[in-house]
Amino acid sequence: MSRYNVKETEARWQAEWDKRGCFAAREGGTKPKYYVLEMFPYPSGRIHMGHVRNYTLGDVVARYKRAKGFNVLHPMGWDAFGLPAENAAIQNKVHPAKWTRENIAAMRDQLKSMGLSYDWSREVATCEPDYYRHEQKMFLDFLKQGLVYRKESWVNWDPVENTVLANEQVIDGKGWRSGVAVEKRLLAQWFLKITAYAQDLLDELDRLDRWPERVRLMQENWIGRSEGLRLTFALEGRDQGVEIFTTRPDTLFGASFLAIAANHPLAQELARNDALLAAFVAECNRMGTSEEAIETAEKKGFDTGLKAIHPFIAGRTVPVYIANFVLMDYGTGAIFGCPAHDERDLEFARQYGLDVIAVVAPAGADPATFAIGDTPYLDDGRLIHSDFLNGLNVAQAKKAAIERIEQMGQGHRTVNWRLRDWGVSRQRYWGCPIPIIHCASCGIVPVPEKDLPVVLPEDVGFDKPGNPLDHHPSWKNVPCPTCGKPARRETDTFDTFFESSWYFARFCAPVEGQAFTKSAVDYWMPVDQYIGGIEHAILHLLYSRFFTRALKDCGYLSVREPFAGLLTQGMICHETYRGADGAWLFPTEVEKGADGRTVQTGSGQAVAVGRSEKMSKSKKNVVDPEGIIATYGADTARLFMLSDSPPERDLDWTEAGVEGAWRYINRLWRMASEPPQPIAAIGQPMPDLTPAGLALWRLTHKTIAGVTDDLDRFHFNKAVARIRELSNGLADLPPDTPGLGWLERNVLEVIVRLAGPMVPHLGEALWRELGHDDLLVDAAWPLPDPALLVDDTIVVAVQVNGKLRGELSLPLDVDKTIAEREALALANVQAAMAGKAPKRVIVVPNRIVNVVV
RNA sequence: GCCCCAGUGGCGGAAUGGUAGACGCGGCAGACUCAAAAUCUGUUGACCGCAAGGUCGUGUUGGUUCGAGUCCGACCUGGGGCACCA
Repeated sequence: MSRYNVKETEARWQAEWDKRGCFAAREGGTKPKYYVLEMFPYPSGRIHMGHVRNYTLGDVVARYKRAKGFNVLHPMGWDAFGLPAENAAIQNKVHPAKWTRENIAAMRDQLKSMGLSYDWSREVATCEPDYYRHEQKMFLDFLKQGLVYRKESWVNWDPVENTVLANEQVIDGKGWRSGVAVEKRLLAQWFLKITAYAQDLLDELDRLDRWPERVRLMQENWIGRSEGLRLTFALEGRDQGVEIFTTRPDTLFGASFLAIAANHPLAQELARNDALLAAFVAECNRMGTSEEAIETAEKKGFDTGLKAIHPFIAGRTVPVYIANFVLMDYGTGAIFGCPAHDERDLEFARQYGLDVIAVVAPAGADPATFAIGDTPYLDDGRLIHSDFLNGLNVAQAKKAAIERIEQMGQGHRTVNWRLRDWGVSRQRYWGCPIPIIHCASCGIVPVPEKDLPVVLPEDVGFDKPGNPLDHHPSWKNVPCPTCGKPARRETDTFDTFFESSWYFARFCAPVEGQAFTKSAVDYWMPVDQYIGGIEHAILHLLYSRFFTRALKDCGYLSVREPFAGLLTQGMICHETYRGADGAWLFPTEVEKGADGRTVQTGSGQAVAVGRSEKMSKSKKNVVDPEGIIATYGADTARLFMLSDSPPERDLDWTEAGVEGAWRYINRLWRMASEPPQPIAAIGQPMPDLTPAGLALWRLTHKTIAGVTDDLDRFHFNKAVARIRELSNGLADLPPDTPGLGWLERNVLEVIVRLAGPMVPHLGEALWRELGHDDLLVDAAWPLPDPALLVDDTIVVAVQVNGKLRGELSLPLDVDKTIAEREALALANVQAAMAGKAPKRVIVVPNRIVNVVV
C-alpha cells in the first residue's frame, strides 16, 4: 500500500510551483484581472492560527479564481513597524530592527510551508526605507494639498517613564510598567484631514455591496453624521459666551444646565484661579482618553458658578458645570443638558438636584401631569411647556427652534461629525520618521524631497525612558534646509496605520524610485477581494479608504475605493485548561486519561476544562500551527480551517476535527491509489451505466455546480461537505459495478479539481497519480453539464395543516391538480384529515403540498 | 455606557418563508486482527411504540402566515469594537 507521504509530497510540490514560477503575476493579457489580498501580518515571530485561517481563505480564493481563468495577483508582505518591537527591545535587549527582521525570516518560512500561492517577488516590509520613503513623500504631498495640519491634542502621559502610553498600556488608569496614575497631556501633533472626506466616505458605503452589512454599519456609526444646531449661550457678567452643539434644539425649553469639557478653554481659564476646580480638571484628565473610559465613569460635575442666559426665556438662567462626560473632541466641547429627554443628562440632574422639565410628551398625554420618573422620554411626541413650539412634533420643533436661533443671530444649523481627524504622530522610535524639521527662525520646514528618505537611525539605545530619537545627538540636530541655521528634526514617527493604508497599492508595482507605477495600479486596483479580521472593521479600513482618496487627489492613482469586496473572518477559539493549582495549562500539557477524563500530562492530576474561548497567550489555549503542519501537513490544517465553520464565524479548534481532516486526506489518496477496479485511461467514452452509476454521474455534476456556487459565496464549509458527499457516493458503489473504472477516473478527477484550491499539495499528487503530466494549478475549473443537473422525478412533501404526513414521488413540474389528487390519496393524509373536507390545498411545485382542513 | 454580531442534537455546523439536523466530529454495535492501531459496515435529536406511526423540538416570549430556525416586537445569554495594540 502506497501510504500518503505528507512531508515529501508537500515539499515536492511547493518546490515545483516555485521552480515554474506558477504564481508570478503579470499585468495585461486577455484574461480579466483579479486581485486577492489578505491583511498582511505584524511580524510577531511566529504565525498563529488566525493567520493560518486568514491565509488559507485567501489562497482558496486565489487558486479558485486562477482556475476559473482570471489573471490573479496574490501578494504578501509585512506590517513591520509597531510597539511590540520596542517592548522586545526594552525587555530582551534586542534591537527592534534585528528582532523584526529575524521574525520576518522565521514567519516567511512558516508561511511557505503552508503552500500559499503568493507572488513572493512582490514581498514588502514596511520598516525598510525603500518602503517608507514613499509615504514620507506622500505626507509632503498631502501637506501641499492642504490635507495635513498641526494642532495640540491630548495623550496618555506616564510621569515616571516620561513617555506617551498607548491605550492598551493603560491598565485601570495606571501605566502598565510604572504603575502610577496616567495623566493627560497636550502635545502638538500632526493630523490628516479625514473629515474633509467624511460625506464621501459615508455616501460611498452604499456602493460597497460586496462588503459585509455590519462593517458598513459600523463605519456609518463611526463617521456619525448628525444634523443639529450650534448655539452660543451668553454668560452673565462675561463678554464671551459658550458655544454648544445639540441635535435636540426642540428641547431647549427643557434646558436646566450647561456642561463643558474639562479641557474646554473656559474650564482651563477658570481652573487657573480655583484650586478646587483645578483638582477636578486634573481628576478628569486622569480618566484616560478612550470613549469607553469616559462613558462608563460615574457622571461627575463641578459647578463653575457661572450662569448661562436662556436664549428663549427672558430672565431664565441655567448653571454652567464642568462635566467628565463631555468630550472636547466632539462638537464644540460643550452641551446644554435637558434631563427630561436624555439619559446622561437625567443621571446628572438627579445627582446634582437640577430641574427636570418635560417638553415632549407622548400624543394624548396631559401636559399638566406628564412627568419624568427614572427614565427620560426619548420618543417622538408633542411639544409642551415650550412657548412657540407647543403642539409641534419633534421634527417640526427642531426646525422652528433652529430658525428662531438663526433669526436671533445666536447660532446656525450645522452638520456635525463624530469622525475626528486622524492624529498620525506617535512619540515612538520604531516607526516611519515624519519628514519635518523644526527651525527657530523658519518654523516648520518640510524636508526637501531630494533629502528623502529620512532614514530611521539604528544606532540607538533603549536604556533611558522616552523616545530614543530624542536623545540621538547627530540625527536629531540638523541644519535648517531653508536658512541653514541649527534646527532639529521632528522626532515623532507615523502611526503604523499609515503603512497599512497604501501597501495594497505598493504590491501592484513594488518598483525602485517611486511608490508604484500608475499604470500597474490602474490595472490591478481595486483589490477585488480583501480578507481579514473583523477587528479591523473600522480603523484600518476607514484610513485606507481615506488614504486612497487622498492619493487620488494628489494624482497617484485613479480609484477612490481600495477594496471592492471584503470578507471578515471570525476568530479561532480553543478550550481552556486549568491545573489543580488554578494555573492555565497549554493544550500540549493535557491529555485524556484512561477513564476519559482530562488530566495533566506527566502528573496525571485532574484538569478543569473551561469553555472554548478566543485563543490567547494569557490563557494558554493556543495551538502552534507549526506543530500541526509538521505532524499532519499543511493540507490537513487548511482543510480543517475550511470545513468546520463558515469563514465569518468563530472557529473552534479541536484535535478531533484535525484528525477528521487528516483521515479524509488519506481516504482520498487511497481512493486513487487503491481503487476497487483499475481506473480507466484518460479520454475513454462513457460506458453504459447502471442506474446507481448514472445517479453518481448526476451527483458529480450537481457537485460541480454546487461547489462553484459555494466558492463564489465563500461557503467553504458547504463546499467541503459536498465534495465529501461525492466521494462517499463513489465509495458506496459495489466493487463489481459495471463501468466503475470509468466513474473512478471521471469522478475522482472532478473531486481533485474541486478540492485543489483547498488541499493543493494532495491535489497535485492525485493529479499525477491519475496519470497527468501537467500541473493541477494549470488545470481549468470543471463545468457542469446542465442536462445532468435536473432530475425527472422529485420527492414532494405532503402536509396536513402544516404538519408533515407523507411524501410523494412526482414527475418534475407535474400539473398542480395531479399533485393535489395524489397527495389527497395518501392513506396517511386521509387519516390525518379525519374525514374532514379540505378547505384549501396549497401546492408549491416540486416542493410541497399542504392540505388545510 | 454606546455601537455591532451570534444563539439549531453530546459537539462544529446545514437548511431562496416550504420534509429541521446535509457534511463532519464524538458515541454505540459489528466486521477484519492473536491483539491493538488503521480501515470498513450499521446506528445515533428527545420521548412513546413490537411495528406502522405518533408527540415534542432551532435561547425565552408574543405576533404575521396555509406553513416560521428563517419575517416583525420585547426580553435573556455570549462575543467583538470604542480612535496610541495591530
